[in-house]
Amino acid sequence: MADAVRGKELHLVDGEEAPDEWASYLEDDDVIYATTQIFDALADYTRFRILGALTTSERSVGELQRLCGVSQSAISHQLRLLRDRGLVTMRREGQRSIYALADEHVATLIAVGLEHAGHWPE
Amino acid sequence: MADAVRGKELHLVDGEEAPDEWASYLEDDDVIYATTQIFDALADYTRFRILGALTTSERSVGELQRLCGVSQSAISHQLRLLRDRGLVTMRREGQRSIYALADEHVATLIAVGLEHAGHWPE
DNA sequence: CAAATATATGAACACATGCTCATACCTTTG
DNA sequence: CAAAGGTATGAGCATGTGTTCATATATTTG
Repeated sequence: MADAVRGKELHLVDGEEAPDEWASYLEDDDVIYATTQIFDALADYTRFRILGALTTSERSVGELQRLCGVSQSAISHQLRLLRDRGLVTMRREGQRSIYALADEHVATLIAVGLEHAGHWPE
Repeated sequence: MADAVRGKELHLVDGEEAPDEWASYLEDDDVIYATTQIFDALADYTRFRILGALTTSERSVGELQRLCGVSQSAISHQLRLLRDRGLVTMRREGQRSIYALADEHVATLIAVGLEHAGHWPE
């Protein structure tokens, strides 16, 4: 959906902590699209509850099913999406699949969103 | 800004606020729903570009139309949604409607999202 | 008031989304 | 290997969503 790479050098230096110029990302369609995909993953009630449950610890599909109160199939489908979007990782452990948040970015977004919704005007 | 937001105590920079226990919000269905509604507002390409444009300054519908490259009607419909969700405010100025971000929460979410998408693994 | 400019809104439509159902797959155990 | 527990996936369906089109409303100007 987003255009192919545009010539802009948004990552000035790979190695070091260039100041995070988030404003410059607003000119990069690919970054914008990627951002909406992440927000979209967080925008569904079931998915958000799954991710919320994973902030505490990694969990199996069965655990998530119980915690979120939806069918096994529904959980599995949503986990598939979250995995495809890169928000969670999965590993096998015997018969079970254990899911975990992919990195701290996800927890940060959840925290910021929750906190701001908790204080939201009106 | 994003660094100030990472971790659990998100507003300590401001001074006096009690530590924000975002984890407790995970038990409040209303807060969860409100959060998903905010993320949902940020999850559409057009809406995100509108909000992104508003991080620079307030703008009229016509400006947003040019900046986002979609029809006047589409912009107007999306602005309606953003207004209903409380992410933007509007004021009349002559024939024009001037829209602005409702508060810093919105800019923060955009910044965090963009920054993390920019660094997203893969 | 008529015309022009700027924005808003309802209806309709094409497409996306999230669920269920049925079933297949994978792993351990007997 | 068969059976059972645990998970994944495709199809189908009902509902939601973003856009366009046509038209309505609002505001300034002649």
